[in-house]
Amino acid sequence: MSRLTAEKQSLLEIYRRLFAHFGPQHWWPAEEPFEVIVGAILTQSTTWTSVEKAISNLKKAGLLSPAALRSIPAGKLAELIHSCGYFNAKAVKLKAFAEWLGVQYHDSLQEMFARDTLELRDELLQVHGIGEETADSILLYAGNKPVFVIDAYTRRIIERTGINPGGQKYRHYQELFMRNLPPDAAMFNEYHALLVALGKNVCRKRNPLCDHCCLRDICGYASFKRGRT
DNA sequence: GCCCAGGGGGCTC
DNA sequence: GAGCCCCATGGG
Repeated sequence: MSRLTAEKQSLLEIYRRLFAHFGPQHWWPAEEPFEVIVGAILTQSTTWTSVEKAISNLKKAGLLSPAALRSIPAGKLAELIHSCGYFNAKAVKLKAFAEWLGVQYHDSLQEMFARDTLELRDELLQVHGIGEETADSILLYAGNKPVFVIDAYTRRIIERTGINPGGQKYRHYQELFMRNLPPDAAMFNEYHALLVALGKNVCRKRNPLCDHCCLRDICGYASFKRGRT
């Protein structure tokens, strides 16, 4: 079997098992795209439960629009998003995105997502506070674009399965999924959410062995027992 | 009380 | 381009 075929089979099998084990994750199923983008920025390096409190505060304060985010002082915004950590930095990031959206797309996400996906990704990466994972989360979860999102859990899980992405960069992991899977936004959405579900449960950095992991027989079992991360 | 968890920016060499 | 530090909270 060719390497490509073996990779493809493995990635499909992982998806199949995660779905069978955890079921559908219902990530951002019917949210407003702008709210999804705000969530994607706020969830950087923090848990979703912390983000939910912050989003709720923003909603109550009527701040879930680009114009409102531009108007509020960064300090006041930081207070409202206190629960999700790095609040001063994230307040600046939210305002930077709102500013950019106004200038480039007249606050229209519809106009923004009408852009060519790869070109839009490059543009998003130029916005302060938006790196590769956040840009891809925006494209997939707010724009419904078939872009695979890579996070620390994804890297760790792939590493443990022994699949070789051909490098350690974000793009290596992303290309691994995208060259092997059909460009299906709904599936990419579900797959990433399932990897996070597994990561939160067993594939922690310092958890050497996934005794209860549904992928345990296809992970490098012995190497984890020795404490490799 | 302490250790751990998730992304991105900015600086240095 | 790699390595390092900073940004701060919440959960176990």
